[in-house]
Amino acid sequence: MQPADSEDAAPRQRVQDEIRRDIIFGALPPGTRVTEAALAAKYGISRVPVREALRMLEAEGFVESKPYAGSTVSKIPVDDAEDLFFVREALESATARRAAHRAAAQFDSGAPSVEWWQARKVLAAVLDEGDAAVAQNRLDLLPELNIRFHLGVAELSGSASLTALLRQIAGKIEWLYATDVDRRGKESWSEHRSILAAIDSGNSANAEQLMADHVHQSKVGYLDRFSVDKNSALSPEPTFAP
Amino acid sequence: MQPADSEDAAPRQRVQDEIRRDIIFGALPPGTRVTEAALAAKYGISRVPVREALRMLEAEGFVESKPYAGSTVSKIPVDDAEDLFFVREALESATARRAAHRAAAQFDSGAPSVEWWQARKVLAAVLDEGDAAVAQNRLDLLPELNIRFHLGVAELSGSASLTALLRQIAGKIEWLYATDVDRRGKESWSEHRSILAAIDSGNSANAEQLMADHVHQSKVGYLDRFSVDKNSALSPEPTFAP
DNA sequence: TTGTGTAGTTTCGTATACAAACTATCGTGT
DNA sequence: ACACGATAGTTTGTATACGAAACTACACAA
Repeated sequence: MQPADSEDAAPRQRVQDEIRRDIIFGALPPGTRVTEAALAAKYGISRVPVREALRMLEAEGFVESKPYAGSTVSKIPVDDAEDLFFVREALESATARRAAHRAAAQFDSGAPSVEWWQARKVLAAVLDEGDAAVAQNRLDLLPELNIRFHLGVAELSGSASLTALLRQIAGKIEWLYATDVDRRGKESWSEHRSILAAIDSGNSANAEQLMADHVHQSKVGYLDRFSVDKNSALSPEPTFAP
Repeated sequence: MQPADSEDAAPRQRVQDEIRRDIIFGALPPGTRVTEAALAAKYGISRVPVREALRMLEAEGFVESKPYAGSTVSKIPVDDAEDLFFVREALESATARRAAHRAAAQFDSGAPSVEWWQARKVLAAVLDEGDAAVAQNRLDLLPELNIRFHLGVAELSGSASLTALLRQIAGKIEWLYATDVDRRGKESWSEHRSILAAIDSGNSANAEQLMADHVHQSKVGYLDRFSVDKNSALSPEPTFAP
């Protein structure tokens, strides 16, 4: 029963999450210079934990640091988005496939394992929370819920490594998602339920395809919005043609 | 003309690289408890930069930290290796394809760009260095050269994002590679030249295939060596059957 | 305009101190 | 003998202060 959110956690973890949120939701626009002293003052802590938080965010790709020159918020990876979506498609297709495979195995072997059932329950709750958020037009809640869904599927896949890899790019996924949530948020969210249904049914091929399409649609929507014109030359996956 | 290696760089960067090396090459076996005080004493610096280095290594997945309980070297991702190779296959197939595509574009448009030529020259040097290392049986040099080759291909692809993503898992790739270098190192290295040749020729399909096979062979070799018996249940890619 | 020098700012590292939380050891009770 | 809990020791997490090092920006001269 961990807090899951940052409430009274350790200062370093807290400010790290806060800064990341500020970056993701635009309070700290790309290119902004962030100084240790200012952050320390803002969050009422000393500079040491701020430095460590910045090192973590640097490794996550949210800020860029030059020795003795300080840190700046990374540029939104607009032109890199295509690559990110490409990797994500490969990664998440795999998690969906394995999750479906594992779900079938769980039901075949009589009693589902405790941790599987736990993860499955969490996923159901996330889905309900998201539906409620959509119903109340609280689209600002979707970015985090979206990440929790996709990480939940990864958990369900049983692969610690796939989960870890997805977690590594989860922040940037959320970042991109937040910039596009008012356009494709509702539609995108509704696709989650059918993905989970396919996983539950144990149809791994179907789950994989649905997840691939889901990510692909996010990609198309994003690239369309920011009108990146290079999608004709290098599109890596002609998953389906009209 | 940056140092490229850690010689008189900033202490934090230096110890970060040192600790990572010690982990990769087995001086710090998985499960080892690393205390800040000990590291600070060993490298002759204070605790603050040590802590920052540990935070970076934590984000890279080399150490795991629990609040107030310290850091331990992560377990070798033997059981996760399969997933890592899977992602790598997707990632590096893409870099090879794009690198070939870009190479063709460079030659088509008369004069190659300066940075492309630079990257291409570095890659040639790495290849020669590796051949020399193989000739002198200095297999211990191969892990780093291997990473430099693959990152070099990513550079050549021109995609900053693919490069960044590959860099994120580069450390773990090197870790796995180092455990297997005496078995498959020479054979694996010889494949690099043909990959680069395919890229140079501009044959993107061929380059992609060769890279995919190259990574796939690494995967098979690794899983075979450590005789992971679960490859029957969850093998993600039945690429070819005997 | 271009180059250079200087002042100011910020990061980086050190040292010290103390509170908080974990780990391991040792006893006690059943 | 074994499980359980208190306790001491260790380690981390944070605060604070200070100095050195390096980058940035601005002014000035050729």
